[in-house]
Amino acid sequence: MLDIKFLRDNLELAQQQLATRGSAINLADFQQLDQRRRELLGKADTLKAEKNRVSALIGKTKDKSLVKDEIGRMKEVSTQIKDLDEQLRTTNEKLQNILLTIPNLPHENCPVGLSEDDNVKVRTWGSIREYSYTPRAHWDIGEELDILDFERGGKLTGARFTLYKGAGARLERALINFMLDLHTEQHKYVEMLPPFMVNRDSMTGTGQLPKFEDDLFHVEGPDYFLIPTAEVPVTNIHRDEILAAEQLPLCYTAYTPCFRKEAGSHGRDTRGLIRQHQFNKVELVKFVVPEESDHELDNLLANAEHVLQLLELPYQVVDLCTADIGFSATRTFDIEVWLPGQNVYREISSCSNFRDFQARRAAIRYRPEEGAKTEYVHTINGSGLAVGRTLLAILENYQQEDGSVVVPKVLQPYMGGLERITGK
RNA sequence: GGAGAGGUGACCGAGCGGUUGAAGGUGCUCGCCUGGAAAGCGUGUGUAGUGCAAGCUACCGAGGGUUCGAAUCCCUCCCUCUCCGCCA
Repeated sequence: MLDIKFLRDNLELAQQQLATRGSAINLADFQQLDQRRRELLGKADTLKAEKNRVSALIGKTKDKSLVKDEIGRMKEVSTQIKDLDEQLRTTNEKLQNILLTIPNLPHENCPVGLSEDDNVKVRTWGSIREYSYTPRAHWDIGEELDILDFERGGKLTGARFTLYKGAGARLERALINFMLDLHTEQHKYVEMLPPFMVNRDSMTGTGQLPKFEDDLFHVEGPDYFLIPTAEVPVTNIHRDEILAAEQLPLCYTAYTPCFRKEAGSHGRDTRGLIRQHQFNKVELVKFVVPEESDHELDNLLANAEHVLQLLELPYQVVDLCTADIGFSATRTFDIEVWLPGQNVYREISSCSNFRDFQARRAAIRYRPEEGAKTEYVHTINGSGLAVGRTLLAILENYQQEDGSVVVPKVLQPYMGGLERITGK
């Protein structure tokens, strides 16, 4: 959420900046509702002050017959207040609705662009292997080795669900443990294991609601949603809290499954593990002071890249342009891993600085110093990494001509010493 | 699922329907004391909205209601804890 005062005073500027994302804000409605809200608030507050003053007077008067008129008048005033409060409530609701659907302003260093074609490649890492044959796609490798079963995943649930088997299941688990160990032991993140369902307030706090409800799985019964990323529960850990400056930065990592409807991507990436309704992810989340957020995003990005470096998977880093960053983000770097089976780089991590956008929605504040006013923290997060995509990248990059897959060195201890997956 | 208890400020914990934004304590701030510290003494210490400002308003789990006036009374919901049952 943007600062309402900033918006009030800088509507033109905000509009220009939002335009670079390709989204417009409703200037007229916002201004009108904002003004109406303040008018109503002024009236209501004046009446409430009057009511409080006279009521105190009535309280002090022993002989109530002396204040009969006042009591009658206050009855009247109370009714007016109730009416104003009701108008205020609906006005506020409308205003909030507008505010909650305006995306974040892009970071001043975020490259301006019209589409994903304008994203800027920042660097590449690792060297791409040469193959003496045409590299196979992971779905073929997985099925041949009998470690991925797409057919039965579909039978059990439906499209975009996969059954992992034997060394495949173990590899997924090994990756989760490897990533968590790396981030906790070397990068000093604190591990969290949050609920996989959250309520509406949490989804609103990080920006999924109210705008993107169609992308979420909602459970029957209580008003809960399956999380689309650990970002949601982990960021909301500190919702409605005031943190001490000394606590910051807070760095958390969490493994969770993620559930996404993938509405609007019918027919895309229908084969394999790329786009699933349920996938595993290890997430990195930071709460930092505003001055540090740019720098901390770089660190978080480096932490995510470190995973790929240790796994020796080639990748590139891309600076997303204004048209391609997400609703809540000011700046986003994607890490794209090389997939020889498809001859492309594919996103495996997305690292973003949200500045105070989520913090304002979720009321996550801190006190810069003793006695100072509270300020919103900046939140940062990124995948470290998407586990399913990491697994498929390993299958494709470590495939051998005989159909087997070599297990990356760093994962072998997590695989009971297994050096190569050879199938049956 | 059944029975009971409770949700108040950073924390603990009072609170008769009216001068309670909220006693008291802990913690923390600053000052005194001290060679220095501890102890002790004094002082200050909520969040947010709105207004040029003085100020005003709101908030004692959430939402309704009664009343001139509600942290205090009534209703609904949520959450926590204890016991019983069931269960991974």
